Amino acid sequence: MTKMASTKSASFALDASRCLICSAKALNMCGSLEPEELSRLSQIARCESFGNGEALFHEGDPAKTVYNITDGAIRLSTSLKNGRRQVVGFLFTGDFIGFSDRESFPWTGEAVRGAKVCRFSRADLARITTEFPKVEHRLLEMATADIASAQDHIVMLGQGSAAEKVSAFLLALSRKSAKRGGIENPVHLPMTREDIADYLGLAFETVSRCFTRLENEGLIAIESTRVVRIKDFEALADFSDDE
Amino acid sequence: MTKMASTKSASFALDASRCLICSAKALNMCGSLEPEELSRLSQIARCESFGNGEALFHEGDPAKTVYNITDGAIRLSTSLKNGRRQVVGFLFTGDFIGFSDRESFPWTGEAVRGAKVCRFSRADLARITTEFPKVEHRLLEMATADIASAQDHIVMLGQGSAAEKVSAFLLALSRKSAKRGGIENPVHLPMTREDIADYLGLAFETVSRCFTRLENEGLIAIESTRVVRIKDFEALADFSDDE
DNA sequence: GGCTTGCGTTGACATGGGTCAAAATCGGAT
DNA sequence: ATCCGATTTTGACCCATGTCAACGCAAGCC
Repeated sequence: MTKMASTKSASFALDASRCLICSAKALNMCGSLEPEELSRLSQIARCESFGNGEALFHEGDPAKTVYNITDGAIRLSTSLKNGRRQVVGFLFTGDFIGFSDRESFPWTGEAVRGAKVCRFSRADLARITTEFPKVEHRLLEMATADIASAQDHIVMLGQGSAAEKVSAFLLALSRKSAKRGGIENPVHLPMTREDIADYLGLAFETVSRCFTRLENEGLIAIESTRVVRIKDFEALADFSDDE
Repeated sequence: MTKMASTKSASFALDASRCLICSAKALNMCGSLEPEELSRLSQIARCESFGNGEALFHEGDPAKTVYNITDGAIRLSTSLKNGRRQVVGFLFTGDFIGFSDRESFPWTGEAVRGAKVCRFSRADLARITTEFPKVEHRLLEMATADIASAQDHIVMLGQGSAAEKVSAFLLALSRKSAKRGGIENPVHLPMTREDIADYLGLAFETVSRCFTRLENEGLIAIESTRVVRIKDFEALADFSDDE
């Protein structure tokens, strides 16, 4: 609840070369552009760093900016009147924040253990998309992936026991990591048990108990609090929608 | 589970005039086009009708087509190994089905009490979008709305009691109906209690009990099983995330 | 009309997971 | 290395909701 920033955020303009060597380029919307087009894009981008728990924006802030995540992880969440919090998504390198038609941000976006982003003004991006239909095409692809990811989240939330949800969550994290070129197996969890709980609609104690139980049953090994090795993908997958 | 079709599906080609007078035009992707462009679109569209419970496509079918809903309601769902079902969304007039990058449909799409759609082949649509960037722009807007709707669903599923979920569901249906030009208040529910339960991650008995309870507390009036009048929007909204 | 069939409601009961509480462990700061 | 607050784990208890079961009701059909 009361997260504090361990690092101050920094912001600086980009030069064209920085875009060219950006490791997240292939994953996000910039990947569709030629070098000379990329330099147009770099002129409107600002690079920012955020420390542990630091907010990029708050629920209700005017949504004048959009972000490409270039490193780390971001948590999108909303707090409800009853004091509880729903984590709507975890976003990683290559993901885009800003698919929304609303005037203000519907979620709070916070760095989970440090993150780097490229920030654009929405108006600048609109100009880019009309100039380069390729970018709009790429954005539609990314929005489509977002829809798939949200729908997977829905299935995770709606069905099954707490242990099923946690299993499905671990498998999804592993898959996502592999998809962006990271390691598949020892799954790294940048977020706390409470974050996971608020993502899955559970109490954090329940999430903790599920980890312990999955370890006792030999499906996973908790190498450290934030590193989990999946010992039996098959069984975990069966478990995740079969119990 | 074993829904049966009360009407046979029919399919026929469109002529340009039918597109021109289509009442759903303003809501879906066709709305961005000029009359002469619309006639290009009408050449690749086929109009289809589906009866009560009839499937447009099944989970796993090759996803070679996309749909514009022109009338009625469609239920997207998946069945899990444990025999349970998750309803991923209800789609209404003006909604688009086909934001997916996968080879095969991840969901089964079925008509809820009858529906009409315009069907396009994915390949034809891809040609249209490259020819008319306006259509791609409009599709991105619609995908953005889809993301917002999926995220609302996530918040509904993750947080709160059964009664909170049902309240939020009723309010969302009412809002959606108003948004597409329908009536806001006596909310019409084309779907069964079981459909609602599978959408909200509840047992259908629980949904039924919540309706009864909300009526007893004076927040709604059940005019008939499928028609609910909201008597106190304010209280229902407070209830929906406050209890 | 009376039957059939699917859908909805209500009741009784069991249990998974929320809540409260306390101890254990981790990790950053000095 | 030590300390201190944050996070995680574990335990005990209880309630909301799932499950099982019976019944009511409305629509369609003969």
